[in-house]
Amino acid sequence: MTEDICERRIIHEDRLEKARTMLPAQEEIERMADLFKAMADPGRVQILMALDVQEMCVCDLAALLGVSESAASHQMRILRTMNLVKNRREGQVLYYRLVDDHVMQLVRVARDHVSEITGE
Amino acid sequence: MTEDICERRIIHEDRLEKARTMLPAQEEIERMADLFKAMADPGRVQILMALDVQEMCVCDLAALLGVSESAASHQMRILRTMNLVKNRREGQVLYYRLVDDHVMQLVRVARDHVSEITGE
DNA sequence: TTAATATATGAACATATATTCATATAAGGA
DNA sequence: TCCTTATATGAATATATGTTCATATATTAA
Repeated sequence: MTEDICERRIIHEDRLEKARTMLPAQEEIERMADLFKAMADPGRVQILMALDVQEMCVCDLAALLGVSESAASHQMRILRTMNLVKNRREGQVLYYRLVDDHVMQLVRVARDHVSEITGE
Repeated sequence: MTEDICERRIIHEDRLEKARTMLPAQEEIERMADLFKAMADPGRVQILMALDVQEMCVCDLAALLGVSESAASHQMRILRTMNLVKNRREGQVLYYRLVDDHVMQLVRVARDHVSEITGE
């Protein structure tokens, strides 16, 4: 029995090494994927773009998306957990806003990309 | 019977209007979400970062991720369909590369965000 | 304290997604 | 032409995700 478990041919060993040394830790990669995952839903993209303009409560966001407040709240939990938004309480109402400008930078680049691809 | 189907209270009518007029068309929103969806997987983030450095074939990418070539090919189809990568044939080998700089802009911002969040 | 409002959350279900396996296509060599 | 290599793709399955419904928590008013 051989030690060589994976018998896959590797065409470009050098490129593999280069990629391996240059890539960040698996944990960092996963967090980046999680960030994109948090933005990988039309409803959440809408929410983020709306929150760039003004703070809004769960109730407003539910109306904006045309979904139940429970559904909106679940969406906000994802965005909160992934550190895209934070909130501020004023009485019974929670006002959500974006945590920082990174979120809108991502939205802007995505929008540019989409326009460019579909435009030509 | 009333015309008012949705009896949800709306706390901030003005904010809703503002958000509605300012948001892009639903189709554009969906394409943006699709773009983020394409990047919402650790394997695909790795692939994109590797392709920023050099072109690579499916075989290399499969080895890099430690998955089957079939799985890697499926991933590449997603990235191709979403217009994140393109390829060039050289004999039997297909070399993949990024379509433009938007992809790396997204990766960079995501990485900055993640570092900032986890760092503090 | 009791009731009402705003939001959060857990469980369940329906849909979406990723991987595997088998097979198909495309190019090059014998 | 037949065989091999590199990649693509369809079907099936397992896991993940989003919504709904019921319920819980937090704040305010009565």
